[in-house]
Amino acid sequence: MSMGTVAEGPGLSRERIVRSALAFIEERGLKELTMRELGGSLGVEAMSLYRYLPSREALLDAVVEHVVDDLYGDPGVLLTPRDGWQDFLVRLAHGVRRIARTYPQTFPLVASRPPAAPWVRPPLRSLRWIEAFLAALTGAGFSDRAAVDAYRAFSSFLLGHLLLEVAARGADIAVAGGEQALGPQAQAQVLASYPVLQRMSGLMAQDRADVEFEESLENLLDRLDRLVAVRA
Amino acid sequence: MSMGTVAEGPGLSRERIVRSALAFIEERGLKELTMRELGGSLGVEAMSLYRYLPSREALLDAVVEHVVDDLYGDPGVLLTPRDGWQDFLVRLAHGVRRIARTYPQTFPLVASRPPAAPWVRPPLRSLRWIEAFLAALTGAGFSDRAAVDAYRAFSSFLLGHLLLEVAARGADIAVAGGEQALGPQAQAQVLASYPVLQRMSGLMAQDRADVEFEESLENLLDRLDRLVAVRA
DNA sequence: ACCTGAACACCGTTCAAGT
DNA sequence: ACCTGAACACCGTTCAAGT
Repeated sequence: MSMGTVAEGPGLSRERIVRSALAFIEERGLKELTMRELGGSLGVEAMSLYRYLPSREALLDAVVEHVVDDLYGDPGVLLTPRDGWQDFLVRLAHGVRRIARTYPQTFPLVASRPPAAPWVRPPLRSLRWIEAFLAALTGAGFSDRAAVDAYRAFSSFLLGHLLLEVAARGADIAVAGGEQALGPQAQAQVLASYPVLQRMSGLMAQDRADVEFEESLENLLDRLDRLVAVRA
Repeated sequence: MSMGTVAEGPGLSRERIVRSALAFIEERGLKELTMRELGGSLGVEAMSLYRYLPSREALLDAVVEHVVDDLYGDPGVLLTPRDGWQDFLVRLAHGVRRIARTYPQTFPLVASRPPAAPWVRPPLRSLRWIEAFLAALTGAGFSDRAAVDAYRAFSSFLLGHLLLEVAARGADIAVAGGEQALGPQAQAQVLASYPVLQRMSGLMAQDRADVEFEESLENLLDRLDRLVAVRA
């Protein structure tokens, strides 16, 4: 019975397995997460996990749900508007962005796991949050139609921006970690065929994730404002 | 030697393998695509594929590249602007959307495969198109800074919208195909706890992909228009 | 030159068996 | 009740061997 660096804790539980899986994905990536490895990190054989979760797929769903649940614990996010719908949406957007940045390896999973219903749109994929979203906007004067449109626009905005932000961040790390990606001289070689790109490669490499997100969010809010029928 | 429905054609080639893989993914999904199955569909053993591609990962990269290359063959898309940068972007956006809708099973791969450089943003992930994009906008009076910002905003817009459009479409099919997803009465049961959502579930189920895309695109163009320093 | 058989080192998952 | 050993049906990939 080894007593190494593994967390052998006080017996298994669904909760403990899911948390371990999340930590594992963030540390070593989704591809490395196998039932045997995860079991090992919990001081247990792979087969034991099946007492608590019916399959690896179900485990991944549980991880996604666990991550999304972090929104409820975020004190910056409101379940119901306090200072108007715009403030509500800004807080919600920042909360989701915090999740993406906290779990960069897992966020793509939040985005890509098939949702419960076809009209559920990642990353806002919990019914409670969809309900909160629609209630907030209709309560603020949006028609039902406008609230639904807003939900969709908001989802697209979050998904596009956060997926790319997380990918850019991950790519930097992957390159450092030595995936593939061309070496500096090979890259210069390639760029020689693309003069405009070459001139702008410095600008292209700059990280502007913060202003990008804020300005796009503000633009979205302006756009949604034009959908509201009634104002205060 | 069986002569079934398989395409036994005139010997293998990298091209033929990649096209088969693409067709396979669209017909049976990414998960089903194994080297053995793909080999089988080509009338060959799995090991033969390794003469043409070093790994399954490389095969997926090649499939993505092949799909993205469809943009060059699209007569609606311009490599260089003719009627202004807005027309150029509209055509480009529609071209990418056509790709997403033609290869709905493959498009998520276009979005998620690690790009060649960290500043390459899916789905516009070929250097030639990035070059064309930046050249078009700077040629139309955008500063380098503004052109780069536009590239990023355009990428986020396309990724968010098309990923969700393709997912919604796929979810409808997956439900028909009998994945999981709750039955109608189970769904009603769940919705009982979410009155607003319940009231709007009809609206939520409506397909508005076309207008959604067009309106968001128009909004993006308006926003980019404010970035242009010089006008004609 | 091009394809294959056999094998290696893995997977997820099942189930009878142990404690 | 909770965990494991052994096994099944797969994977991707390598390589010596066939034609």
